[in-house]
Amino acid sequence: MKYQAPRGTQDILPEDQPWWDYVRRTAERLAREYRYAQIETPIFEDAGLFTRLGEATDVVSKEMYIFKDRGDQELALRPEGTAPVCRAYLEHGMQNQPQPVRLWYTAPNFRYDRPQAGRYREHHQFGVEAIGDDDPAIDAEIIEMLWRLYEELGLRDLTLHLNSIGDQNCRPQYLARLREYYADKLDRACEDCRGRYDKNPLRLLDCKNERCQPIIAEAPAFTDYLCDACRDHFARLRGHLDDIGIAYSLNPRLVRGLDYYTRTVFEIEPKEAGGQSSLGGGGRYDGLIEQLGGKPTPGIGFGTGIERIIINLKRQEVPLPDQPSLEVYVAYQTLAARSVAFKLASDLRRAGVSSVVASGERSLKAQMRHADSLGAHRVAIIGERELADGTITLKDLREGGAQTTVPISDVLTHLR
RNA sequence: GUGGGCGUAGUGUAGCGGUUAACACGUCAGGUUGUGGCCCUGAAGAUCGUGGGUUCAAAUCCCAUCGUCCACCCCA
Repeated sequence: MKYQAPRGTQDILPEDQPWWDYVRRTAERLAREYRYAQIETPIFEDAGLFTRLGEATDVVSKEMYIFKDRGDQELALRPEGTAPVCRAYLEHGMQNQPQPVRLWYTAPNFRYDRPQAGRYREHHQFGVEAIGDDDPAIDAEIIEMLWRLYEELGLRDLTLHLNSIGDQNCRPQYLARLREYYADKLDRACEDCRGRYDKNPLRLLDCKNERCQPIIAEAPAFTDYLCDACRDHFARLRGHLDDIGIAYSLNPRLVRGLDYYTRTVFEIEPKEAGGQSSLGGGGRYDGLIEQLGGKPTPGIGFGTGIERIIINLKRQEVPLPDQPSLEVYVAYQTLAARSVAFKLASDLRRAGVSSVVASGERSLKAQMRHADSLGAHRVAIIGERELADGTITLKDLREGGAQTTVPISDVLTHLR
């Protein structure tokens, strides 16, 4: 085989579209319910938009698709959704709209990673951002929306992990405390963690290496070192979640993959998690807009992977809503009837009735088989008699094959 | 980026050194004179992922490469 889809990418075939459709429709419906407005940003951006945000993160430093265009511009295929939306917020002066600005999108993301189940080089995310308001009620709203999405879709046994990782005020103190704690334990930690200790100490907390687990278990939790403002923010967020009955699990080890997060971080995963556990997550990024050259502006959002949602829907055997079937298959018996059949199908479609005409020169029997395998509800048959009489025979493939012959002009009323 | 499993018609599999690579599903065509779903018959469809090598002989052994799956890493 000469060509195939590039590594880590996949064709979304017709048989999978109902799943995609189900997820996208549910997400859009929810976004509208919460009055979020849709936004679409380019599939590639100036590479700097991402590189300046996350030198220390793998997503940016190791997994970005970077290329130069013919004009020598350094561009990157979008690795994540938040930065482009913030760029658009600034570029279009959205700070002049009522705050917060609530936005949603579904878009492909690209990461040059080694593919495995649930992890692809191109994957799709439904994401939501609320920019310009630091009220913890917005945090709760965002978390609720993500939770509701899974709920509406019919996913069960999910856990919401929640944490706060402070802000510029309290993070330095906490990191100092964390380093202090780790200082005499580094020789027992894994190699990666020795690097993290200097470069990105917060990441010490989500190390998966077994030898680090006992150290992490005893490590100081950020939530015990939050400044007053962050502590209050976090407490109010939890209060809101309690009010609307959303259960969460406080997880002091949750830190997230992008470095721009502040205060609230959250992640939702299925109980029986495999290698690629996280279904979606997000957090607050109160410093991001400023980093991109705007005035200090708070923001919060989530992203959730559509492929992973679908994997879990299938695994949990969530039933899909019924798919509309072909309403009328138009069969004809002689070549003379062909043009009448063709026109009938055309007229039916214009009246909003899905229909397909038989093609080629198959026998009536073959056409019937064809109609059946297409899942047609009814067959309209135009044989010699019908052609002579100006009628058609309607056969219902479902109700035991009952059929009637009616004037062709009355077809629509009989389809009802 | 690291380690491992796998790669045979559209799909799922069998064959694992020796004549025309098999089966199921699917597709297409038939099963007498205008009709589906079951059944029967037939046909099309595979340079056995690709490229090298070993051998008188390779889908079967070896190497490389690409892809895929799993674990790690990371993350959605």
